[in-house]
Amino acid sequence: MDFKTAIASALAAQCSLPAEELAGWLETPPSPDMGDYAFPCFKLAKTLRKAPNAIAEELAETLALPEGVSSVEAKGAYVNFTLDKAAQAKAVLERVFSQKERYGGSDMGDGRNVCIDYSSVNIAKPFHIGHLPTTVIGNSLYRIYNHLGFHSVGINHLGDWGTQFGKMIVAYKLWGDRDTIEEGGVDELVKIYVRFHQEVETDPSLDDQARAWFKRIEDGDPEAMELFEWFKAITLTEVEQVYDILGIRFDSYAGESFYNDKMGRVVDELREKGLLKLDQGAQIVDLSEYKMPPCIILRSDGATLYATRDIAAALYRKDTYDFAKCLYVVAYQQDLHFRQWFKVVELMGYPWSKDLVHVSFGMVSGTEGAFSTRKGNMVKLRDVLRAACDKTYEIICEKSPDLENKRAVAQQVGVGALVWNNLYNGRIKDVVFDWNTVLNFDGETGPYVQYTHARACSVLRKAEYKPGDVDYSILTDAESAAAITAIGAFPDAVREAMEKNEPYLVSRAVIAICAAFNKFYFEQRIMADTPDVRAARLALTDATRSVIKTGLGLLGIAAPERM
RNA sequence: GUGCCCGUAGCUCAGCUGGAUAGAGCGUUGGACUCCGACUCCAAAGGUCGAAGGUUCGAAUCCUUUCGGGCACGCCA
Repeated sequence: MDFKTAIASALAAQCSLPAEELAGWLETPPSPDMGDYAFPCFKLAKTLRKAPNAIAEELAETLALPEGVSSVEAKGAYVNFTLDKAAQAKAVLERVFSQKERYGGSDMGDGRNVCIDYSSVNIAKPFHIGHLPTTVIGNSLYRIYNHLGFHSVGINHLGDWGTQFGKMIVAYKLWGDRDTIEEGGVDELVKIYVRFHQEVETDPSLDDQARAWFKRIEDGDPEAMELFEWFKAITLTEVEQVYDILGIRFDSYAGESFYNDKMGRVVDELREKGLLKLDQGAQIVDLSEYKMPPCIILRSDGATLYATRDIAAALYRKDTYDFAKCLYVVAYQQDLHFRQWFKVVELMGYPWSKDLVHVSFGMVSGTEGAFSTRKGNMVKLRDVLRAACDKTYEIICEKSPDLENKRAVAQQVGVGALVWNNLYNGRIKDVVFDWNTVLNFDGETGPYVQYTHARACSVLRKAEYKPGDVDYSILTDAESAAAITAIGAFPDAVREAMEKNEPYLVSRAVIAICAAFNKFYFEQRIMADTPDVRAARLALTDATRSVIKTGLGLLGIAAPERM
């Protein structure tokens, strides 16, 4: 039984209210010297018709001391509970040592599948800084769900369909060169694509050719398909290099083209269920009852749309994975689109429509406004990654000249800094890309966390630490207790991060652990002369190291042992 | 015009299922390395929580209105 439950049941015995409800009322006092848990008595005042202060005093006197609690005090309208520090230290640290890298996890997911649609790159388009949020948020959620006993299914819903591929083929046949493209990759594909748009101004017939080529792709013409697949391969090789650097993998690359033959079923089903309506030549689902514009299923020329494809994909994923949840890590611009087609799925009579979640996030813009491939102010992800790694390399050369494999560590730290920046705040915040911010490693950043981890590793290494019996009563000073409290708060943070699909809750929990540990490090000498004291502090150091590593892992960030 | 989101310290943000003196980091100023990694730690300064009403014993948090910003609003994705 944990401390909170113990306190709640002790209170329940006195208040004749369910312990579960009372547990929900418990708060954390504003200052640690007031205690570890606080019970506000305002709500009881009404039913008991007594002053909250009087209730608090009475409770404090009559309450049986819950297990693990050393003191109960009334302060104003609150009953404050102070935990027995040694008991808390024992409970928290033993849990860390027994669960190890699984600390903060659980089996609550029960092996159920969670589909996570993220990154979803466009074929033959550059992988730029704007793709980072969906990529790293999705990756972190992937890890967080797995940690909690779910089975994550990472889906890269490739943007690999549309008339632009007809244009690509025309452009390639006119101005492309196989070797140049093999060598230059996506950049070369973009070049000829841009040229197409320039030349079509003077030669509109190019558009007709493009349409014809796209038709050939649709019909499965061998030559068209070969080129189409080749463009895909070129793009994927390139983005996979970035995924490798970021430590990201996907379970499926089923994208738009994959659902091409699966949309007829959706249209038929919508028609059978009487949801389709002809309006201005297009087939729509009327959503005016739900105060939304109609969801267009078929264009007036009979072609399918984005929503059609997303519905087809959702049905396919439900059939294939029987997901407990299906997350779409997509920028908030598409909020209405998701609300619309989620509603359509609901109207189709699928109760699992409630399991579809749009995990939206803010947009990335430059200091001079929105990024645009056409404007050419787009910042390529590879360039940012390289810059971050280079800067880290310089810092390492300056501060740790003797470190082996500097380049490898520089990559872990540089990339970690970048990933951290995207997972440190609430998703919804817009981000203005700025080199100074991106390359700032001071304060509450990835490198700070990694440094703390490396520092803990260093201490343990020098001490030649071996786990053993610990006298937990040694870890009762303010700094040790604060570190232990922070570590103890980690599991709840992970669970909440999953419930809200907000990885930053993990980041903040990790930062709290680091801050507490660094303070502990400063105030208490770990390598104390007394063996018992040293053993206890080393144990705390080891637990800290372990939880930081786990936390960074959930964010998709490496935890080097030296840096 | 309508809908959704955001507005908290100079800057970037936590806190928002209502609760005790509104918290961090950056930046600024000052301080701490004979000692386990100073990419660290400590301290100071800095706030009408956009504004106005309302609900409440109690509001940054809930409701209404309003101002400012972002996004979206039928055949793109």
